[in-house]
Amino acid sequence: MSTTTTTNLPHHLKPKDISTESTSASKLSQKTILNLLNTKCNTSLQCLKLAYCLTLRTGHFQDHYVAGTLVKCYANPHFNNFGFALKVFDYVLNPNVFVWNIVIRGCLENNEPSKAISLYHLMVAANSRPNKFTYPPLFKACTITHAIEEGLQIHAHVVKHGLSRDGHIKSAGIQMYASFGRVREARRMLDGEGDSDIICWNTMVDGYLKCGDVEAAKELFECMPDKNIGSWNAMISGFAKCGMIEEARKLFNEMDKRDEISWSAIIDGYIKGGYYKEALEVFNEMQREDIRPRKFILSSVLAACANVGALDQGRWIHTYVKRNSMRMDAVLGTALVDLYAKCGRLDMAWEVFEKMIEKEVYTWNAMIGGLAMHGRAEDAIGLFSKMQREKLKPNEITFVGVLNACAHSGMVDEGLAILDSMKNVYGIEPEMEHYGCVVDLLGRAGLLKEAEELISSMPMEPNAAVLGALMGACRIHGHVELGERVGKVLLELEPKNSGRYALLSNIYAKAGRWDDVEKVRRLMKERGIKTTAGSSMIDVGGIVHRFKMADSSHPQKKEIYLMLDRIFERLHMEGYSPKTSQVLFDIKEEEKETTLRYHSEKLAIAFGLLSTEPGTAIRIVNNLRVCDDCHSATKLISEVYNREIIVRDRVRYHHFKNGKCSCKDYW
DNA sequence: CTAGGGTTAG
Repeated sequence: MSTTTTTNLPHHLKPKDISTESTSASKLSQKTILNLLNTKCNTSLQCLKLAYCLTLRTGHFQDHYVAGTLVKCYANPHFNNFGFALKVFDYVLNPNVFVWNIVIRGCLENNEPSKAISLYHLMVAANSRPNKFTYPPLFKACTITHAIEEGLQIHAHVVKHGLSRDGHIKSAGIQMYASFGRVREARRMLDGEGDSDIICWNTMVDGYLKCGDVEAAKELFECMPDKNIGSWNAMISGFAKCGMIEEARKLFNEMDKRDEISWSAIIDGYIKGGYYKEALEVFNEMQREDIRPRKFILSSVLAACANVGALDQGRWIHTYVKRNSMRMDAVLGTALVDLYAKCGRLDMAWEVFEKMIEKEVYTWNAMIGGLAMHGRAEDAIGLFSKMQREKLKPNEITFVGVLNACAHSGMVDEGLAILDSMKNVYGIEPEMEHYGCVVDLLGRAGLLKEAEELISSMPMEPNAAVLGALMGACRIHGHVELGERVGKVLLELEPKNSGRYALLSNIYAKAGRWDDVEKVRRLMKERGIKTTAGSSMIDVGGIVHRFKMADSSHPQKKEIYLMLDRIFERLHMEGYSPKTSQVLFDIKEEEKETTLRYHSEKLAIAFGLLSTEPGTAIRIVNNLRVCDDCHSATKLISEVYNREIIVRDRVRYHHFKNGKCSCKDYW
């Protein structure tokens, strides 16, 4: 190793920076400096700077081992100083393979995959011979940047250097090929010379599943000479991603030992597939097995809770977070705000929101969206202004929330002004979704003509959602002709969406055009479209109960139906009359009334009245929009039984209290 | 020579 000489110095140092050799620093050994770099310098940038100076003063910078370690420390993503790491690397004269490897890996860890590839080219040009440490990060870089040509070339280099036996390289290569959709090349690597171990097999299993080749994955999984927990987990998450949740569950059940990844794979699979109730059941099972959930699982479970209205479960998680003093970061906090807002507890949502320190735009969006769902337009707009006072830039989603708020309370002028300001003030081009909100706003307010005009002034062709909003307005205001016109377009645009058929036949039914109702029904049958069954969920004591129309699967069905009859006796005394125009088919009036009586929402309310203490609020989550009849019946129930009833439908909330609803019958 | 969290979740 060379001692300090001025000729060997990094070129940015002037000779006068270098003190004479008499300092004690020069006596520091290589070992001491390395020790310093590998301990304190990993956490303290100040120490690192000091160490850097020391290496320069003592001449140890010329030692590749020291220089490489120095680059590695500066490349620590936690310091956010990768630019300087590259600078330090530049000062290294004739870097050896060790230093090259470190800097290439550093690029990857600092989200600069293309830089990794270009540095590799420099390395090759500099005639530094790569070793087995060089390639895994390069394959990864190609995977991230989807650089197929580069990937193939790098693979060729691996072969040329005789490194294709290495397991680390193999698994990175397999992963790369699979990400390109080239499972055959991936498999060739797996079966090639050298040791393929469990991790390589697991990577291949994962690759097959990511490419949708379930059969190949199954076969490999079956015939692998050895398996570890990762093999099972790869199959489970892969099945879940392919939408094969039952298969995933089957494997999950067969496992004898499960880790956190197994649990979160299956829970997430359920959530992604929309099986929120099942996700929560598995989460509870996980608790019983004493697995300590960490933040990621908790955030996704909170999303499931929010979707089914499992307030108690969500609250439990909130307590768990506090009790374990987990950091309330933006993701977790936003999930809680969303949970409370979606469960009808704006007060709690607000409390969490206020206390949060790390708010991000999407946190504000969740709160604004929550207020919008509850029809609290003024508050939503107020928060929108506050957000700007705090110098936060609203994004597209923010405007969806604000415009929705306007739509839900009929604030036409405000909504139009906001749409206008998007482009003129915030420089955000309104997208289809924003126009959809405003079409909805105008349509609900009965301004059908204006809504149509807005659609034709849009810079893009209206999609099904926009037309759906217009058609919804036609239903509310009884515009049969326009509704029919839009409906026909919509049925061709989205022939598989049962909701569109329901809406059209609803428009006809309202106008008494039963022949046309029948036609729509026949069309659905011909096309094999099934109506989405309405269902209502209610959370009682932490357990979510789900009811369908005229459901008879609940263990307490007898009591529930008895209760329902009693409820209607009392409602009739209060002057209730069923809104039979809600029923789509031309059947006798009495039959219509029975159909209405067993709507899932009413079953859930009856169950709620039966199984909760008098005076407590009842919370219901509907998968569809509330119907007119359920709306007026629920208003009356809230008065007669003196209960607050909070119903969430597909797009908004209804707070029923003392015979009134928070939506002021505008929905 | 020194260095790899090489697979599976979010």
